[in-house]
Amino acid sequence: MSSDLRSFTEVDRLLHEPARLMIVTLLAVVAEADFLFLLNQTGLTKGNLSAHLSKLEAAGYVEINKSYRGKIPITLLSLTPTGMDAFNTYRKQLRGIIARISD
Amino acid sequence: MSSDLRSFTEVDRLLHEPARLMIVTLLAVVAEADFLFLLNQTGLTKGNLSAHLSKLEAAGYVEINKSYRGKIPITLLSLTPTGMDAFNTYRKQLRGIIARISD
DNA sequence: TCAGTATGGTTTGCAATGCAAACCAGTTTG
DNA sequence: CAAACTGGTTTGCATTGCAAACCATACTGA
Repeated sequence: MSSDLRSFTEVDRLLHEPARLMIVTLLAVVAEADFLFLLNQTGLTKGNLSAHLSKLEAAGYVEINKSYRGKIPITLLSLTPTGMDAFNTYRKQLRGIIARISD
Repeated sequence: MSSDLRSFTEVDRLLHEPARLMIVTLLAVVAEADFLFLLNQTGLTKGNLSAHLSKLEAAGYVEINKSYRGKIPITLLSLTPTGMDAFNTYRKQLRGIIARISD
């Protein structure tokens, strides 16, 4: 157990939140998803999902694209390159944490 | 990537907080530590450390023992069995998350 | 002796968070 | 044309994480 536990606090708090990690993990795989797909996969409430997406958008991690599919509104979400980078960095950080708490 | 991302939200929020994870990780190793040791190792501010310890105590994860070393007050912290269990569970959960975001 | 500083913490103040309920605009159905 | 559904956003609120301020006691030096 190296004493540099302090690195724990460097973890990306935006992605450390489980709800947002779910979202980003999904977007990392599917490239593009609509709001309702995320809603179903994550089990979040709509309000909650909406709020998390806004936060991810504010951070530049996801792109929110509103349009219409026929007459019904549809919101398409995708991970930006910045978001993908952040996700990869977070994975690394988390593996570092695991390594330190697992000895 | 199994779609059971929802398990992400089951993670123990108390330990998911990096500051508290540092504390518990330390206590898991050293068995007993005083306040100032934790202060140095974690790099937290005193107020912060105090607050996190209170929270961990409220959850039954750590025991707080105040006494005197000579004439100066000393606060000894130790992980309870409950806390150790929670720590082990959290490790498992975190490994599960890692596995799901790493494919 | 008593002002100043150090030790070992706790309390306070505050902005930011996560969550669900309420809400809203538009669309389809009976 | 009222009711219910779709696809979300906004609101309200309790909880958090953080640092600064504070507090009690002990030691130090002039």
